[in-house]
Amino acid sequence: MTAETADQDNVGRDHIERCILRAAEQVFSQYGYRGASLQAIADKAGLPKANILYYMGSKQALYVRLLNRMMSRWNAVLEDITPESDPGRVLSEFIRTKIVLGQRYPEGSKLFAAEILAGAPFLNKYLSGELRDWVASRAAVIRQWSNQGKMDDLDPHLLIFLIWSATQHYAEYSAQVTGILGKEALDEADLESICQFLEQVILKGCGVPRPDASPATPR
Amino acid sequence: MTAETADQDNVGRDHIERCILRAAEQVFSQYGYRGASLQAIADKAGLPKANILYYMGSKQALYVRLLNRMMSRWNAVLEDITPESDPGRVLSEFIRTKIVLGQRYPEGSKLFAAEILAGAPFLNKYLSGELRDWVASRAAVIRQWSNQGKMDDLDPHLLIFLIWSATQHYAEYSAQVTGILGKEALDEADLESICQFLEQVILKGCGVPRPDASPATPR
DNA sequence: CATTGTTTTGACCGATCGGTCAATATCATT
DNA sequence: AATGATATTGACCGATCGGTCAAAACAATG
Repeated sequence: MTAETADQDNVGRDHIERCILRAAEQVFSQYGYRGASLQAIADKAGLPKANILYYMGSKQALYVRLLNRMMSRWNAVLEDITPESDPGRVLSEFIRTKIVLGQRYPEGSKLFAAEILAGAPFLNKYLSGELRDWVASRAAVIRQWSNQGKMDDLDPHLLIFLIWSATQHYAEYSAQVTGILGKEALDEADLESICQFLEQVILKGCGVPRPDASPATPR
Repeated sequence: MTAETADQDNVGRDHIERCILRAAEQVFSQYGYRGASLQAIADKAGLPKANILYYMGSKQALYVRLLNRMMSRWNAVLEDITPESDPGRVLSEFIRTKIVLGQRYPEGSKLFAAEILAGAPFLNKYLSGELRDWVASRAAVIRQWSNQGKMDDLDPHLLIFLIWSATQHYAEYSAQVTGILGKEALDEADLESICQFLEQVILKGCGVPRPDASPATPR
């Protein structure tokens, strides 16, 4: 019914797979794993249902592949955090990056959210394993910032949760946000306002001096 | 398979309905509207499937009834906000109330979240109608607080979104939070820490003086 | 052209979906 | 005990679910 079909038969497997993944991400993110149907994915991809299974093997394999792809997209975030970093710059970049990722991959963000809502049946190992270690290492650095007096003494885990929730909100709750603000969608100016708002409130709330965007205000 | 059956045949319709609503809230919150099945709800309620339909009419009627119940639970929040109120007290109570509601009705919170994720097919009128007005009236008061110098000059809508997202996170993302913190569930002490953290960061971030819990520290 | 390997796809499978219905069971009133 | 209203529930309906399969279409090599 929708566009984005897998026409142009001269293209290779990669293109067809990307087409399927894109359609599947839309359907899974909207209806969750159980609520999504292969038929709906096939229709959106413009392919017969049997073709989806030929390329992806099974509904579950397709789903976990999408989950892994989304996790890898988030991997680059907060990579360059060190005890010597400037908390203002790092947290500010953290906020902006998460907002941008949420806008770039809205379906992927919702897919992840639906998975968590369902109790994370496919991700609980990841959450209590890799992601837990990831958070622990970042939390340790934030703890050092507090000890160095660079910011207030706060629970780093809760700070990370705060930034996660505040930023992901605009991807996962876009239906609510646009409904309340009375907009069709968020434009660039809206996103810039959101980023500045979150930076101002969260950095100030943590006792972090705002990163000086113009270190000497040349001329 | 699970407990919470509708035994005790001497009880009336009300008890059976509550039993069905409770079971349905669990199933819908976990799998979303499309992913949930009446059979699963019936099993969890300990009733035959036909009985669910006898009491609730249809899957959709049952679902919207649950949605409306959850919306009414949130209605009491931020009712007593006035331009003369103390922002610190009001925002602090707002945060605590939302956290408590999320803990009291975790399934209802997830139900709402799943509905928004799906694009709010049953709630878009409510979101752009009643809720929008609700937000607008509260935003107007917050705006007055800013003008009176009681707090920083911030977009009130974004402030409301921030508190919503930060608090609901602990209800809807409980699977992620517990997985990362390595806990089975959040206890009272955890919740108190979360409330204090959010109050401190958000109030400070808004330039709001913290409400003085002990106005004279009598003895 | 013949042959081999890869894609494509309609047809089909048992299971489950939401929903209907009629037969039965229970209950209150006479 | 008889009667009418209300609850209960197994059986069933057409539709759809995830998945299988074999026949057909296609591509590449000899």
